[in-house]
Amino acid sequence: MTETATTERPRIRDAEATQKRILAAARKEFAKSGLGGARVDTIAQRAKANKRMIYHYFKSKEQLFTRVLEDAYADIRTAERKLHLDELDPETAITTLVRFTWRYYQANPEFLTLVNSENLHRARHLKGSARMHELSRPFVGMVADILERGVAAGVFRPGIDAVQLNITIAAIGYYYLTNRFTGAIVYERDLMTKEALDARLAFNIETILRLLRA
Amino acid sequence: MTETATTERPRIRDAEATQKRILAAARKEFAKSGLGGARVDTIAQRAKANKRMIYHYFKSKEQLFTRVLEDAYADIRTAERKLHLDELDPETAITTLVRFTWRYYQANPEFLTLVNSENLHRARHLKGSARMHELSRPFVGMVADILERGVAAGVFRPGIDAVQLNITIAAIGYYYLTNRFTGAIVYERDLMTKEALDARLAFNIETILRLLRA
DNA sequence: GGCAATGCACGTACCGGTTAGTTAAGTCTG
DNA sequence: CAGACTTAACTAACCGGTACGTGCATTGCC
Repeated sequence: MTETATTERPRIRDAEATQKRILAAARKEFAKSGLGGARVDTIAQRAKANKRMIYHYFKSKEQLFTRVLEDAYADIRTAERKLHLDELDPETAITTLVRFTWRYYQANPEFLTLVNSENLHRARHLKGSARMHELSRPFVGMVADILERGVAAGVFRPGIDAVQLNITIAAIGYYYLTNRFTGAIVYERDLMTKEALDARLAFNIETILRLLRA
Repeated sequence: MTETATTERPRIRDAEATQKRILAAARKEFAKSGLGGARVDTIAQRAKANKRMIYHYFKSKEQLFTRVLEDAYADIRTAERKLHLDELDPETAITTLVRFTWRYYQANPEFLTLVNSENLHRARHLKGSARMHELSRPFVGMVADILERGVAAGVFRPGIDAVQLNITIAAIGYYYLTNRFTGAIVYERDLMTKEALDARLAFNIETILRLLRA
């Protein structure tokens, strides 16, 4: 990203700033209504931009959606890198990852609905995105490393697939949060109180550690 | 349901049959495109019914969606009841439930996308549905029973919340399947081969048993 | 001055929902 | 039990609103 000098006078015409506003508004709108339900006019309004700008910079609603998705994945992967899991002992690293994933999903609920939307469309917007592979590979490799280190240290049992583990860590947080509305009905319980959220995190950490421990 | 006598000549005008065709077509269309992306005209066409019939029987697109959702939950709960988990020993019962859930989601992928769609809309269609509570309560109670029996028999550790367990069993299957498209990109692996699916089921059973065992 | 950034206003297609009317199937009556 | 009557199932055509996308004019910035 370019630096945001504090002394910079606000330009009336600022391509970059406009694009950012459009992307932020689009993320909100797509997250709220899905691809089919999202309205380009609403995005333009919320971005304080003219609809013409959206088509100028992003060509189509679908290409805008693609860009929003890629950015969303880039954001979470960037945040994960900042955890420096490779510097932690295996058990702490995994616990940190479970806790981080949980908190990230809570702080960024749009990520969850965006991913859901993209999967409804069979990931056709991200299919073939080189950027996605660049983002994912280091992350998956990192978790595989933690596992290996854990096995070598004798704290984790051998033979666990890093991909299965990754999916499971995501699943137990993701499902609870995206399906919290139907969940509240099925289980007749408020799943979003502080106590409920804390209990779920503890449960998830327990689930993963029991899965891994030798 | 009324009996379907084999000798019955197909009536030209058959309210019940038409409603069923509409519901089946609607489930498909809503599952494929979400509430916002679904087209009432498409549903009418696929149901071989006039669009007017949809409004006659279901009042609105949203009420049709509500009905489709309720029916989907009724279907899975009915299938679960047929497992007679109360007649199995605790460990077998849980394993059976994990396996059933996994297979049901695979055989009925529309259920997953419908639930996702409803959660995108914060469950406003199912909120206050008495039918949903009637369906859910026995199911949740059943799993709680299995847990209790397992603790009494000394095979499960005490203190596990039945709701957390239920959510986790659903999560580890559900997430893998709904997010299989972005998953294939992130993990650069086909998640839907027979081998991959078998491996996931085994992993999920292991995850749950390790979570429960004393 | 030249070009990128922006705004206006419109086209065209579509979409949820409705109006007005038709026809099949039961049902009442003599 | 035949034929008039009633009701419910069904259809075609349409409407008002809205959605994505664009042509073209304008304006700020280097």
